[in-house]
Amino acid sequence: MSISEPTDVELKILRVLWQQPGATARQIHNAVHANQDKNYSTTVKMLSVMLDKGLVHRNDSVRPQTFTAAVTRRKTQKSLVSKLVERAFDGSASSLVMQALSSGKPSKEDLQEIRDLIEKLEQRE
Amino acid sequence: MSISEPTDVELKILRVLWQQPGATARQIHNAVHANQDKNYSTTVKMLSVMLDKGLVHRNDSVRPQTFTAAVTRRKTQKSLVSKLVERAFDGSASSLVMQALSSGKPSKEDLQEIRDLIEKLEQRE
DNA sequence: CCATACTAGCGAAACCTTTCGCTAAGTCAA
DNA sequence: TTGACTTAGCGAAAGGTTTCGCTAGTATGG
Repeated sequence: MSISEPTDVELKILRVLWQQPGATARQIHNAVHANQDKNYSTTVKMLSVMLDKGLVHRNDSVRPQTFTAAVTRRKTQKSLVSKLVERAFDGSASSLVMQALSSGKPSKEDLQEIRDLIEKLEQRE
Repeated sequence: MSISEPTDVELKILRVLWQQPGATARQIHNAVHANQDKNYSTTVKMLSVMLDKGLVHRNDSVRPQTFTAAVTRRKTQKSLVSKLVERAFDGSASSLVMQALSSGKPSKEDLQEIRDLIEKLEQRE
């Protein structure tokens, strides 16, 4: 009974909800389709699909209804990362790390943070 | 005119081709669907779809035809990583790195390699 | 209370990926 | 050359996601 991976649009909606829990369909719609002319009912439909999948919770006791994410940001990120590691990096998380580090432009602070984490990981042995 | 992101099955096929360039449809099929009873024509069809998308090259001058990847492993990985960083980590590559490092189980050698890379990145400033 | 605007729900269309069945073409041993 | 077998090509089915049109319900200002 695992929760399925969020699809593209679903992830966009989740990102809104992580940042703005208890948002209404309208608010979500505006955030996701900022300047595009997508139909509002598309968002409503997606929310109902996501409710069925267990990706969001809905509060019916207020009007308009409000939504919150049913999956945490951390868990979702983790699951997406392991899927990618599995699919494209032959299971090697550190290959992915190398790739991400060299293609992104991490700041000094980022690097320091990563360094600290590595140290902690090395202690763990 | 950018090359589209490989889908799930496409990625499986690419992984075979990266490791075994010039494989035949049959070889690819056997590698991808090792013990599953998927139909061979599925693989053939996927290869034709991928040819249309520009993801593979086909050598018609030999029989049976052979295939090679038209996209490099590195570039594909890079593009998948940036897509994920964009989609789920709000553009922060280092968040992804942190996530990957703490959920995977990197070996001492992995950590050393990453450490070296970080040092190189810090020099670059 | 009524008109207007917004919210909610649903089926189906549109679109994409993956699968397969069927047929044609090519290969090879006898 | 022929029969058996493998490869190649294609349309369409199957399955999933995203989109929309339409209808009904709900709130709200006048």
